[in-house]
Amino acid sequence: MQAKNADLRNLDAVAKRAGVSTATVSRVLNNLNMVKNSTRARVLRAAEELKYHPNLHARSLARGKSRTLGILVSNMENPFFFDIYRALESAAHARGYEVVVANTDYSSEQLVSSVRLMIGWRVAGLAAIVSEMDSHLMQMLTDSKIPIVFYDVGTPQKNITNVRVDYRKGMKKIVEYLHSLGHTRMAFLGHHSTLGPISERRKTFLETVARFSPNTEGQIVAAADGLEGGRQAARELLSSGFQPTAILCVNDFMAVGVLRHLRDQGIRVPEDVSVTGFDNIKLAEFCSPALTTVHIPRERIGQTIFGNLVPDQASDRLSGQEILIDPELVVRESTGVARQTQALENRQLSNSGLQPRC
Amino acid sequence: MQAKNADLRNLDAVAKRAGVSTATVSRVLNNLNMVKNSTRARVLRAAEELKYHPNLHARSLARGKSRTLGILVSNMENPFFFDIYRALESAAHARGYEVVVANTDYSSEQLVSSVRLMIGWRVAGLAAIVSEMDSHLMQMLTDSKIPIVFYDVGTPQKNITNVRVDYRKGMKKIVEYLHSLGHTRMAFLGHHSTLGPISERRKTFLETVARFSPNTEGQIVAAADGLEGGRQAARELLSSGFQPTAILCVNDFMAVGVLRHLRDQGIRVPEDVSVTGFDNIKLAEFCSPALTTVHIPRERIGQTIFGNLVPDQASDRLSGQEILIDPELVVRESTGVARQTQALENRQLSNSGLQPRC
DNA sequence: TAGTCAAATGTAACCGCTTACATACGCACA
DNA sequence: TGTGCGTATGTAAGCGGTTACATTTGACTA
Repeated sequence: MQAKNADLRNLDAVAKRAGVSTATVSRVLNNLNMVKNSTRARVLRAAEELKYHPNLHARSLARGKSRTLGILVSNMENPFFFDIYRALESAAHARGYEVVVANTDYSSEQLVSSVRLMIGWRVAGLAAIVSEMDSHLMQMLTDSKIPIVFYDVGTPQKNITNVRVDYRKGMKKIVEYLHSLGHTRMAFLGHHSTLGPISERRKTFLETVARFSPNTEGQIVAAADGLEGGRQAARELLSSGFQPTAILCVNDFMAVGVLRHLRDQGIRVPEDVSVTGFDNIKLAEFCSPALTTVHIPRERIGQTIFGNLVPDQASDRLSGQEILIDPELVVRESTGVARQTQALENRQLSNSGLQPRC
Repeated sequence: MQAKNADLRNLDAVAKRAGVSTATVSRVLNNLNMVKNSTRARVLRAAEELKYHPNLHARSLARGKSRTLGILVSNMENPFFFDIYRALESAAHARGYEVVVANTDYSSEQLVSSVRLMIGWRVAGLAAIVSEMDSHLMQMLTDSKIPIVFYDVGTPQKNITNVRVDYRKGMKKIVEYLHSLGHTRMAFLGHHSTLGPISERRKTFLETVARFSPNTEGQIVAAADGLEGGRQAARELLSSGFQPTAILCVNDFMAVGVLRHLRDQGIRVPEDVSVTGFDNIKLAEFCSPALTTVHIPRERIGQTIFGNLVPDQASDRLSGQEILIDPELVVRESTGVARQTQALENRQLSNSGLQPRC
């Protein structure tokens, strides 16, 4: 009478109604052979009639292992991360795995509690598409013995696979491309961060620009993340005295914010200044002007993560390895031949180091 | 030796190490009183040393109830849905509930299997932020006896709470606003759908336009969803002979696609034609020109869903009710005073029913 | 007709936790 | 010293499945 779930039937109920034992029901439900067809039909009908749904907790508990993968994402709102998540999920579903995802919102506390949750759920594997990760958490993860694949966490760890994008290569391509268009004053807008993916872009920017020195100058502008951050950083940059021929943004969102500010100021892109993004999110194609950016193959990343999370018959599994994925340059409308800095001369005449033209 | 999870400790292990019974350990871990402080400390230390993490499956199974909510979302990539999800999640966390989310990708099959999963996990409640929902599934859900709150599913159901946005009101506001700016030829771009939220906007559009008849004409254009859908629909509309003074889109994404096409064609917004969106996603503020649209309070929606999903001491819980939420008009740059149709005359001279000016 | 063996099904232990109930403990009181 | 009682802890029965192992069934052989 006071059954906790008076409303949900269990194996016993099905077994009784079909006139068999729970073992047989279980066999039917798990598609094991060794069950007579007539029995199978009877059981299936009973389950159907009782609207039976197996209790997945009980199942996991009994099996002692699950086919559920955990995914940690810093920011699901970021279409870039989302695409990886989606690819990973499809790959998982295709192989009969379920997926639970936790959005950590860049919060360290949320991340910790999400990890606790995942461990508590005894997920079969964990994909970490997160940027914040301290050593204490790392310890917790390795202790848990759960297979883990990190996306883009800089420091390679023992026994943990790391899928990374070769951002250096991407950033190098952008700078070289802009250089070939005659750009000589490039600004890099990025959030102030020591995180691998970010600082790698920044460092490579500086290195590559340095290679073209002294004809080419580089400048770093710290910026908050997102559209608003880009807008704000553009404002700062333009009033800083550095007159860029090209503005390189650490990601597409920021670039769109920059475009917005430039438009507000009546500065034309790419005629007056070129702008580039990074990541190639969908928005990059639809903003105006469409953004020149670096495409990062999210689909492949997702699949690669899955492939390295789940043991496979004859897969490319490389445990404890670092796997590098190559990005590629996508040229659209927001970049063009450099026109020195004359477009900005109206705004910045005070700077005498440059000769206005036209 | 052949323990299934030789690597993960269980209550027994902790109990042994602390020299107590599993019951006591459980009491400590669940913060029950009736435990001597010295014992508590001993248990806690043992758990810590063993790096113990409770098995949540076992816990749910034993407790017979969970504090986990399931969220079904048609498309997490849609920032609009995402915002609702996020608000719902915060509300849940704030009250000690966990959340699992399933992205159904508008696929009916995915939805079914996600629902199965949720039922299997015995979630304490289910929030359905989905557009596809057939009667068979509905049956399955009501049979499961799980408390459910739907977002925006048109048909009110017995015993199921329905949180809805009053789209009529929003759409009416837009049309009236445009009418007050002198617009006389309005086109509505929306995907062809009988779904409540969509068809409601479409119908209200027609009704409201009809109120201003015969001075004002309305036109419906079917369109695929998303940016590309908007782009394509704009193309169709412009070559259809109907020369709109204003283009009303069923959502912001579509509107941004429209803006893109108009820009490509050299048609100015709002000088030549006004464009409106719906939803007020973040992008609406940052596209150019910034989009006039209807703001829908996602945060409140998320909170409301939670409030109606979880039994509360003295809450506003209204089971089986329909709760209406009011949207509001946000005027930005993409709308302006109507200038008849002269902007399009270059493209559409063939249509003799109109007198070109200027 | 009994014997053999594979196929079909049943029995019951176990997964790791919670919790009702039983028990042990200590202490005040008569 | 025995009694009673509140507090702290232990015992063991579930929760709803899975699965090793035991048992039954039945077709086929000798």
